[in-house]
Amino acid sequence: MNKPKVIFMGTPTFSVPVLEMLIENTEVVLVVTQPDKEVGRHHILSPSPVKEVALAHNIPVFQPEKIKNDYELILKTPCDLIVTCAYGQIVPEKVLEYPPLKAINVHASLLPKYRGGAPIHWCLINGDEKTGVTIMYMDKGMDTGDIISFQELTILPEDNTGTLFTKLSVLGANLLKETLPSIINKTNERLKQDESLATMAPIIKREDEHLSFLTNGQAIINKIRGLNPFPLANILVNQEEFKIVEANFIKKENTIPNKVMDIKKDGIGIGCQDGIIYLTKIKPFGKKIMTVKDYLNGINKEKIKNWEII
RNA sequence: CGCGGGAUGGAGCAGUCUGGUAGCUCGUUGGGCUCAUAACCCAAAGGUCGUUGGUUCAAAUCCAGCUCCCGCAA
Repeated sequence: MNKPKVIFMGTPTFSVPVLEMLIENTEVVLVVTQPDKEVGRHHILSPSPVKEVALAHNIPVFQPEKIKNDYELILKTPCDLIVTCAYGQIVPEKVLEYPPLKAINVHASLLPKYRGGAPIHWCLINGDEKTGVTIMYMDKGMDTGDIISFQELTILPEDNTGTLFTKLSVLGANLLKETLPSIINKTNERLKQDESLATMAPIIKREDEHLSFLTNGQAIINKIRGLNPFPLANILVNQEEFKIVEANFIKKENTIPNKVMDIKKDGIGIGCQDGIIYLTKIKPFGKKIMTVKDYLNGINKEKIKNWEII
């Protein structure tokens, strides 16, 4: 049998393993990705990771500014199936209905939980014990289509958004590889999502990044993990922004939230609702990420005791 | 020409305003103490102070240009 013709739609690093798997096992006739974006302070125009892979394999790339209005090229490209993975725009129904085998999506959560743009961040912030990837048909809603297959992954205490990104993107690529034959010969499962269990995982907003010490310690640790390595949790110390990269929690009674209660050689202990959070890796304003041990080497420890934390 | 922070031995910093011997906390190496140690004591190595030019008897420090790093905003 001939290799099926596939149009791939994706943008960040997360979607790269899926694309690479498709390149190996199918004929990828077109890659659709977000337009090159001006990145950083000097507004350097940079291609998406997916675009770089596509170009390396000489696959045509299509980068509509608004796919809502600009999708004629897709309808003119013969294909059997559309595969999307973290593309970043809502795809019009006309496009989804165009291929004979329709359009499927690889999503980094166990749907119907965590529909939306930041499923990995939110499952960690909420302290879930497991997550996974789901492959499903696309419909006009946001991650609401019928489920074809899914695979669970246990979240380890040392996992953060970075490690889960890597694990889940590989898991997604492998699961799609297993599931693909059944989709092509139309023997795949097709389950409706249970709307009563649906939750949303919206893109992380600026105010979501702020860390409050008024809650319990485990919630604080979960938030730090969920925002590492991007965009990082932050606090305001004496009016300057500190980003918190890593920390650990020790349960203790009679602690005062937002007060520096203990300074160890490699950790700054800040009180929270039910114990002390020891910051172990931080990014002070204007500096690079460093261990707290390094930070303490260059600063007067008395000043830290008077930190005003917001 | 969007706004701001920064560059000083391997790491993190002070010193710059007010020019005049390169300093602190660590790390590394060697030695000592100890039942033992990531603890303590002693010693040593390690820096053209981001780069180029200017001012000066004298520049990490003052002036001008450039490079790189970081955050915000897009």
